[in-house]
Amino acid sequence: MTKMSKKKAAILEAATILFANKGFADTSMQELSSMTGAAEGTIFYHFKNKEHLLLTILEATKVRILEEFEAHMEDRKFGTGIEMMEEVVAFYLLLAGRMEYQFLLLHRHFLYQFAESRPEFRENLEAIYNCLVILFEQAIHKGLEDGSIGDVSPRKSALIIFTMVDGLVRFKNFNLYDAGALFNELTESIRRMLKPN
Amino acid sequence: MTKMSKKKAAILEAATILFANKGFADTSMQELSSMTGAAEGTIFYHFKNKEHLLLTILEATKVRILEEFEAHMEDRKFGTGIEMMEEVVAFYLLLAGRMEYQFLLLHRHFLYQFAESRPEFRENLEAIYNCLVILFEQAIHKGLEDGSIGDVSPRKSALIIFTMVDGLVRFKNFNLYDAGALFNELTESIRRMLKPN
DNA sequence: AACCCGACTGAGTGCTCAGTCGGTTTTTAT
DNA sequence: ATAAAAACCGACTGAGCACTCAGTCGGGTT
Repeated sequence: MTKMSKKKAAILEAATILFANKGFADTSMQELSSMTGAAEGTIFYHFKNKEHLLLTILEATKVRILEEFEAHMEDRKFGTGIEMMEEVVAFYLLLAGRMEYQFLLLHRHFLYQFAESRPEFRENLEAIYNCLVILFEQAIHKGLEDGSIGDVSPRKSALIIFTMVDGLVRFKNFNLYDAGALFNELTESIRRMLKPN
Repeated sequence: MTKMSKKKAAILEAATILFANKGFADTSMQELSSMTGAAEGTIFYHFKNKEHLLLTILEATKVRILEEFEAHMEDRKFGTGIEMMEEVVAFYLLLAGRMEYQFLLLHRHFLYQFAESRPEFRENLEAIYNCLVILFEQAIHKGLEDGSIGDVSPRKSALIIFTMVDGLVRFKNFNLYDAGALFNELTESIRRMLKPN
């Protein structure tokens, strides 16, 4: 992260929280201004419009997630494929807690609406999802080789597991059930799903 | 459904699609008016405000989903618990296709924001989710008795399976992957997850 | 001292929006 | 046939919105 004016950083931080909690359309620049102490004009000095502000946040989120996973996976040796899978899932859940607002943002529908017409949005979203799905897929491949995972389609199973993990995080954010209590059950379910024989 | 004026029905139908596709804040009454041929005044004659229109749609969605499941489950005998589970999952996916816009709407975040401050919204959402989770739970209980399902916690597994199924439907709606192709894999995964031994 | 420049300001602008209202048409009941 | 009720209309309103712009300010550089 190159150095950045205090105000600009404050705007990015507050906007992340507001967009995640209230949505894009329901967040006004006035609100953002009073929350950060920056004048409205300052926001438009740093970001040419509201949409560009959102894009900047999405880009930062992508960079952060890819970096975190890269750093975590680097020079780490996994015994078996199934162990790697459990490790990746656990780290995903950990990260979803640490980057609560960014993950909340990633679950908001308006991002995917932008993605339909703006390639810049779609590219960032795809980069994030690909990074994750590919990690799941690698774990399955490894497991198929060392015998710790039974006969499954790597790509498809990776996607299924991704929807499980991601769905649980989303559920937790929606506050309808105590989804946090299901993290252990999730790991257990995945293990059973992939068990050989 | 008691009889209802043509215009009112048209407004409800168009609003469901617009709220599902574009969101609540991004759908204007002007748009809704021109799409239905009903004057703006007419919309407010039938619904006291925009929020009440959304609530009416949510209520109709709840009623429809509960009715569909009740009708489907009625006087149907399932051989085993695992068969019942597969049946419920398959019907959920079928219904998500038939009621595409309502399910899309159920995945939009703004509903859950309303739910945080308006009990009427929360009650409808809980009714829908409870209906589904309870069906999954019943299938697991049945499977535990007849031995077609291995030793798992019924409530927790029901929630996990629900997040899987619901997550896949949501993924399909987001258009990032061809999630529709994963329906078979989903059933297979659930079977492995619940298999005894 | 003169200058320059990036960061910042906040009143102003034009526009869109949810919701209103006075009136007209259509349906229903008698 | 008639009156009452229900459905419908669309111009209007005021609030809130994203975004603009002319100008201030402080810390380098020459």
